[in-house]
Amino acid sequence: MSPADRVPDVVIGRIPLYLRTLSQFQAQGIRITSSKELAAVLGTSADQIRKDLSHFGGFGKQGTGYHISYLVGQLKRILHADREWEVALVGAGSLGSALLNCKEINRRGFAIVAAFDRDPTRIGSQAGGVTIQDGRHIEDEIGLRNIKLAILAVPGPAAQQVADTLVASGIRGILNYSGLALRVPEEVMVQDMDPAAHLQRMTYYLG
Amino acid sequence: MSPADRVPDVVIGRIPLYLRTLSQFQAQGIRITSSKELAAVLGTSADQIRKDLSHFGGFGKQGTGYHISYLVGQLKRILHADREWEVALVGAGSLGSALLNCKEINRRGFAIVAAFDRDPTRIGSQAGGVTIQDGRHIEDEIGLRNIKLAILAVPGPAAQQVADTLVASGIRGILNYSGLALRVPEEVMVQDMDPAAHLQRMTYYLG
DNA sequence: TAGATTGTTAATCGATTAACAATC
DNA sequence: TAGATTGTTAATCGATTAACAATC
Repeated sequence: MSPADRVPDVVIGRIPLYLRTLSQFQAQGIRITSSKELAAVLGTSADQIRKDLSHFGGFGKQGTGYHISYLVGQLKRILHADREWEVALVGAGSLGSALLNCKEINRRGFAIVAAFDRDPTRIGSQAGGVTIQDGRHIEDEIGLRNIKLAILAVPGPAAQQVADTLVASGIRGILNYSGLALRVPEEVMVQDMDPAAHLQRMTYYLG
Repeated sequence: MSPADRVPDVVIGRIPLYLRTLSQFQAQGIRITSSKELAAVLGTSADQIRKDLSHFGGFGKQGTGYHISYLVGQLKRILHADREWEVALVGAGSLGSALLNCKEINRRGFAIVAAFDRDPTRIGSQAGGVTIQDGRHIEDEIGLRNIKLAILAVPGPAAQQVADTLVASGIRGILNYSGLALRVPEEVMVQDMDPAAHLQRMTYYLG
């Protein structure tokens, strides 16, 4: 398929997982792989992997498979992961701080460059190389720096209000750790990181 | 549709989100809602909500809508969220500790009743009402208590080895915060909570 | 060359959307 | 009753799976 047609979102959701596993292969010193091998590790099918990749072009060689370093480069390009993305964090409690100090997020191309909280005892303190700012400065700071991604790590009730502020600031994607459903305009993306919801998805299958 | 046929997993994934929003309605004092109203808040369609619910039976009244307290009760029953699930946590670093102290997880029916780490400075300390145990006791403790769910919050390289231990202990579902792809047997479920992967899913759509 | 594996086309399967009769 | 909304059936749409020619 040609690279120009619209790629289903479900496919977009799988590309980061392919990239993640390919990077693990790379770290293990593996240089070449096949859709079959990748599928075995990921628990999907080789057919699906080849079909997914074909939305963007041909990256392999018949009879051989894929050069991992090349494919990793291409997938990064596709996901726009070939540059560093600035991210704002709202909520510098224990969860927010853990994310601030998470090296893995950084290694994968994201830099948390601004952090906010409304608790005066936290404002002004340092964590993960940034200074926690007063939540009142969210709109100024995000607007000024033109930040497009935010991590929402405030607990419960305040989440919607903060989300509104983030949207007003120009944020286009929210990683939502609040455990609440957020109402946002259609053009703003939300990825829910809700432990209870994900656990419930599994308890359905357990007696 | 009759309650007995196989329900698609994509539907199961949405039920916790319906439940979550209905609970929010409840907290706001709203007692009755409709598929239309719910869809507006969730950003989906009324058709889809009704179709999803119909897999399990009929919970509403024509012309009226749904009694929220009744529907909440039914969805909890369907997800087996009408009882408390014991959860094991492996990795009591900053992220693991944040989860241990997360009240929201508890309110939604999950109790982290055992926590493990391999760092001697953490072993024996208290957090969120449990004592951090030596990781060597994972298999004994989980087997003994018959725990079926685990949260994996160890960083990078150790994750696969811990996952193997969890599987051997009888764990059936893993909430995976490690940021690595896990290889598990088919009968074990994994939910990936990988911030970088979820952010990349959004950066695809941003220039 | 022979074997392996890709990228793509065709066939199947499944999910979403639309429509509507039933009924509160 | 009239208006509203459900649960379900039918129609459409889209994704997955299967198959295979191309070719390394």
